[in-house]
Amino acid sequence: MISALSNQWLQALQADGCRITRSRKVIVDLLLNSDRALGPIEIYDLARKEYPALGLVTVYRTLEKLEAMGLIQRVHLPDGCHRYLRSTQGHEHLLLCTQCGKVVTFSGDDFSKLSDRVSQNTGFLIQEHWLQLFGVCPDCRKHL
Amino acid sequence: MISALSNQWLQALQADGCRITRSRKVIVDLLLNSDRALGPIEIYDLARKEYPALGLVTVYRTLEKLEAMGLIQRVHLPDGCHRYLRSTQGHEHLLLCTQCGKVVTFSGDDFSKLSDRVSQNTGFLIQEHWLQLFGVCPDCRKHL
DNA sequence: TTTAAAATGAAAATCACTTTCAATAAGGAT
DNA sequence: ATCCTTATTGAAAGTGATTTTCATTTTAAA
Repeated sequence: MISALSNQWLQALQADGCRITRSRKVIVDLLLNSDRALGPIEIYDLARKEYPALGLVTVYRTLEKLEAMGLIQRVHLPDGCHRYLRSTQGHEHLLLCTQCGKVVTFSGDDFSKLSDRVSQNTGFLIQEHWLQLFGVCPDCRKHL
Repeated sequence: MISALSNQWLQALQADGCRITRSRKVIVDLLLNSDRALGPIEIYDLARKEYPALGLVTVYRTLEKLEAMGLIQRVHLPDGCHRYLRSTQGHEHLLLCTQCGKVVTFSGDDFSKLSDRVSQNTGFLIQEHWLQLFGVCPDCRKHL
């Protein structure tokens, strides 16, 4: 099943001078439809159910390209640091389930006050911030 | 130069049943006096200037122990995910210089409001949060 | 179709980290 | 100070993830 968004990504790749291949279709589709951040090996294993000839190297190369294009973003978790998630529009923060890995985004509070305060106290020029919340999602709460 | 704090850490190690060794002295001293988060290899290279016989394995083992004791904490950066920094008392957030890596901590705003709001909207049970700011420190601002 | 360039997978190489193990060193007991 | 138990050590081998190389295949534009 190739969704509309999937086509959008593939077209974006094409517009960037890339070719549309079966490998890329499968990987894009996985990332687009996952509600969790996925690691390279995880993607490799899942994708091969759909397309067994896929090579791990291609997974790495595709992730690199998709990240460079801003379609996916790398997520840092307490355990793995190389998980990938489809990017959100605008600046969204992440809420991750520590049980199943599900990711939900939420739009941030206004950090300008905090940012100003810290900037004044430290003399830093503040450029960016990361905010991640960790917790247990509704489904996992039931089973725990 | 062995600082007072350095002795404090070494005594804490000893109280935990560890022995005070040259390797540990050198590594503790580095971590205690660094204003940046250091990675294992970085520590290995720096420490060998002081004590060339040091092995990389010992660095890993010492970091593991210091982290388990809560004397140092692991920090995730956009590039490296295995950097270590001396722990702060209480819950402090991090402000990192994107040029030189210097780390400054600041005590957080109260996140309970945000936490409650997100919890209500998502149904998640929220356990923890990470907040990191990135910017340019006063020294690096001069040269840029 | 043809064709040039991009993309591929297999294999080898590299890198960070862990495990194993025999030798060494710390520090309490003497 | 010296002995002795045990923690600690570094070298080397092992592991697992990621990257590089390269000959082959595939894409898509001509």
